[in-house]
Amino acid sequence: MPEEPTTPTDPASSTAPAPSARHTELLEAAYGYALEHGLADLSLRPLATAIGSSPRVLMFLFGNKDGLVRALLARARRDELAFLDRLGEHPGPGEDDHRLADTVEHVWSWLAAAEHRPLLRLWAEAYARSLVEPDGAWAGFARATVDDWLAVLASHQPARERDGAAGAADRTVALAVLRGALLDLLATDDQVRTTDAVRRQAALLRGGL
Amino acid sequence: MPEEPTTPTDPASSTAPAPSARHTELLEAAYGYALEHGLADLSLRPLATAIGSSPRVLMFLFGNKDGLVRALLARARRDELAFLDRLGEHPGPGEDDHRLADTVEHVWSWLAAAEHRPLLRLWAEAYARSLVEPDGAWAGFARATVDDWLAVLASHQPARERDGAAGAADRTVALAVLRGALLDLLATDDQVRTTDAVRRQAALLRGGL
DNA sequence: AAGCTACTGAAACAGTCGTGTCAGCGAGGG
DNA sequence: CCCTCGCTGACACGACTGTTTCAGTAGCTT
Repeated sequence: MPEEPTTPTDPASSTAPAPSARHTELLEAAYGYALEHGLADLSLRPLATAIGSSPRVLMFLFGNKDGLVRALLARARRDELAFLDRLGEHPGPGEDDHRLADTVEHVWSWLAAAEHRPLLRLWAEAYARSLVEPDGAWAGFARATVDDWLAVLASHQPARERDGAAGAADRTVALAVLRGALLDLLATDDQVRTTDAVRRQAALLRGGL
Repeated sequence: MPEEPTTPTDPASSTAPAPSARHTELLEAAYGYALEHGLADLSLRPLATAIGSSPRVLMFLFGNKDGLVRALLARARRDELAFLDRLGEHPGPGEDDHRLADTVEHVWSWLAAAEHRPLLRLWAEAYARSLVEPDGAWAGFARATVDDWLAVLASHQPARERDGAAGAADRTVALAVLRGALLDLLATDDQVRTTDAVRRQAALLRGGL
């Protein structure tokens, strides 16, 4: 009885034990479903019928519901990390004049894009939930994204501004304004005001030093 | 059969139809419960037993679960508005030199206080949920708090900076950095880094103009 | 042909959910 | 005394939850 691939936490090997075509296929379908329905009141039967499967199969492939949610969260995080990695490539070697201001404006153009709205709503939901309920499938999600973003922002700071408390404060304020403006945008859909605000902040960052 | 006080939407009268001592008493108890358990998986039976009541009574006093959640959300918003009102009193008449920077630092000292952590977690949860599920009990929560805060920040801007797109952008960036830093603080509990960031932002706001 | 692996369908399990029903309590006013 | 008003307990209803059991089926390997 093989039962349960469940993608465990690295069995000594470096790569995960082959997600199996069907696994990724259903994960992708479930991800699409989660993007428009949210994760809060996700339940197996409606999801399964929507993606043309059955609760039995989801249990088989993901172990249990927590496994499914964890897989969906990881899937969402992959989208986020994909963008961050593309961001991270940008700074060429030896160049020192990457200002946080440029990065902020660039990141904002991605955050504000209408096609990313579902992903970012899902992100907000997972973030908030992992604050309220630090155990279970959501554990550490908020913390993880903060670290991801701060790391990538650090790589976009000039080397001599990167270290020390001042550098950390600069990254933190850049991240804060991006996330705050994102929350605003998600609630009000006021793209011009929020974009003006981010541009204003970028101007402040360039001016003061 | 009197059944259902349910606090309807203003029956022509200005004030609500007397919340009844028991109503407010149980609401307060339920609010305390929600502050530590969150609203996501709130359910009547555990809540009722925890606060020494019964589902029957909660149904009687709040109509249904949505009514209860709405009442809890309104209760949380009252805490928020109480602070905003105290903030709003500050600017004396005729004074024009209230800079947003001062307000930002003052608000942050309230947001960062450890005793407000449960309220702010609840706030984040309600905010995110109202984004994903714009109907039902959560409807409009995110939008409402954005408007509340922007209004109060506007009252703290010098009169000649208040109007126009530039003024709106200033308020928006102030709100954004506060909320972004709050999200960071809730996730990482790193009070010194987030506070440094807010102070840095206040310095930027004062310096640039 | 046999056997193993990956996957699937149907049905049932026990539990929880919100809600409704029917009755009954104590207190205050006529 | 009785009758209404605000509140409450006990219980059951139907719907839905995650999960399990049992029984497969299709494909590849030996």
